[in-house]
Amino acid sequence: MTPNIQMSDVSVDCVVFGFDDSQLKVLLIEQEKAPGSSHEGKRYALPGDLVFLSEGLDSAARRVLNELTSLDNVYLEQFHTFGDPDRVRGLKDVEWLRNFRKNPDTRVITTGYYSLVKMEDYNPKAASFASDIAWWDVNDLPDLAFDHNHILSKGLKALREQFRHHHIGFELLPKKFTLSQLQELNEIVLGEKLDKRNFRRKITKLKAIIPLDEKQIGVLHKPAQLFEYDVSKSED
Amino acid sequence: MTPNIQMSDVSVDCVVFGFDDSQLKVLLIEQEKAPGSSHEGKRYALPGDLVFLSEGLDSAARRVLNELTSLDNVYLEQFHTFGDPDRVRGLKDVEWLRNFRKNPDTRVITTGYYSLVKMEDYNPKAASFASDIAWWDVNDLPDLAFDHNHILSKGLKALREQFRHHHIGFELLPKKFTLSQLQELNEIVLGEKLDKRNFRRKITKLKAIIPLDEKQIGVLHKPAQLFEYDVSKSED
DNA sequence: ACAAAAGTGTTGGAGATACACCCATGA
DNA sequence: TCATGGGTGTATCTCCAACACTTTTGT
Repeated sequence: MTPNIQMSDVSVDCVVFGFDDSQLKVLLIEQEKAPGSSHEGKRYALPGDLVFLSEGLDSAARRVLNELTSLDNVYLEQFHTFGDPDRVRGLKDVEWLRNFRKNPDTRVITTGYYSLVKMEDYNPKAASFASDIAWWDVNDLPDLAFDHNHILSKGLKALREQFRHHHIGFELLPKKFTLSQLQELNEIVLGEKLDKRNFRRKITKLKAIIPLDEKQIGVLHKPAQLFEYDVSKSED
Repeated sequence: MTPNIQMSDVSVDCVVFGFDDSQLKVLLIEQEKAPGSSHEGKRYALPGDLVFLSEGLDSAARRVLNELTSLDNVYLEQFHTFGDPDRVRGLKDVEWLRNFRKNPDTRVITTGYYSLVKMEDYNPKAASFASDIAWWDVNDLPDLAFDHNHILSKGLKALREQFRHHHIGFELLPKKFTLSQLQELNEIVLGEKLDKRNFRRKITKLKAIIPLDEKQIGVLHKPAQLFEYDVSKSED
C-alpha cells in the first residue's frame, strides 16, 4: 500500500459549542456506516478529518468543519494535540477507518479546536461522510467514536477557562443586548448560577460595554436597557 | 523520491528552560552545517525532530530530546501545535532540510513542549545532528532556525502562565529548601522581583509546603528554616 | 563588632460574595 | 392589579501591595 501523499497523518477535530438561550450544546455528526458493518447502532463523532499536506492547521480546521457541517465563518481556537498512538484502536474505529481512509492503519495525531456559536445563526447541514448532524446537550452525550469523548471534555474545559479569564462570547449575542442576556450566556457556559448584582457590577465597569439610550420594546415586563460591545475598547 | 513511511510529517520541538540560581536559560542546539553550505555562521535551533509513525507525541518529545541532548527524565508539557505551511520556508531552512531530511519539501507541523530543569542536575551532550549544545540566556537569544524564535516565546509565555496560576517548580529545588530559594526560583522564571513578606505569607499557607524542624548549617549568616514539598497535599 | 541573609506585621485598596426589595411595563 | 423580569446598595471578607527593622549565625 502506497502512502497517500495528498494527506498528512494529521487531523483536526472541532468541538463546536452552541448557545441557544437555555443549554450548552455541542455539534456531533453521525458517521456514515461502513458498508456491511457488523456493528449495530449509530456512530457519533466530532466533526474532524485529515489535513492536506499543503494546508495550515487552522485553515484545515475551518475547511473540515465547513465540509462536514456547512458551517462557515466560525471562530476556532486550538486547545490541544492528541498523539497517543492507540487513540484510534477500538474495534468499530478500525472497521470504519478501513472503509473511509486510504491508510487506515496509519497512526493519526489530531489537533483539537473549540468554538462557540449562536445556534440560531448557523444551520449545520450534514455532508461528506457525515450522514446526519445534531446538537447534543453537553450533559447528556452518547458514546463517541475514537477518543472523541476525551477530546470533547478537554475542549469544554478550555472553553470555560477562556470564559473565566477573558471575556469572550459577545459574538453570541445580538449587537444590542441586555445584561440579563449576557449573564445567561455566562451561566450556561460556566454551568453555574451567578449573582445578578455582582455580575452587573463587574460587567458595567468594563470599558468595552457601552450602555445605549435605548430600551427593549414589546416585552411584557419592565424593558431592559440595551448595551453594545466595542471590541476596540477591550482591555484583555 | 518516495515518502519515508517510517516518519510522519509531525515533529516535536522542546523548549527546555534551565534554572541556575541567577538566570533563566534555554537549551539550544547548534545544527550541523549542510555540506558545502553557501551560508556562513552558526545555525541554532530548539531540540526537535520528526515523530515516528508508531510513536506517541509525548514519548516522541522525550525521545527526541534525549537523542539530541542526552537529557533524560525531563518533565515535558505540551503547549501548542504550529501548523502554518510556511513555517519552514526560509532559504537556510530549505537548504538544511534538503541535507538532513528525506522529504525536505513536505510540510511539517510541530508540537511544542516546554520544560524547566535544574541546570546542575542535567548535563546536555550534543548528539545526532546537533553539533553543539548550550544554555542561552532567554533575554539574549540568537536568531533561530525555522520558526523557533516564535515557538520559544510562546513556550516562555506558557511557562510563566503555569507558574503564576499553579505552583510548579518544586522539582527544581533540593528536597529540603529554604523559602528564599523558592522565592528566587519564582523571581527568575517570572522575570520580576517579589516582595519577601508577601511571598512568604502566600507560600506558607499552602498545605503542600511542609516546614521541617531543621535549619541550614554551615552558612555564614542566620540559618534559614528548611521546608519540603508534599505533592500529595497539593491543592491544584 | 561586623557582615550577611533570615525573619516578621500592619495598613489601605480592590475585588469577590452574600443578600432582598422596589420598579416599569403589557396584558 | 397582576405577572414578569429589570434594576439597585451595603456589609463583610479575602487577597494583594507597599513598606523597614530586628535576629541569628560565622568569622
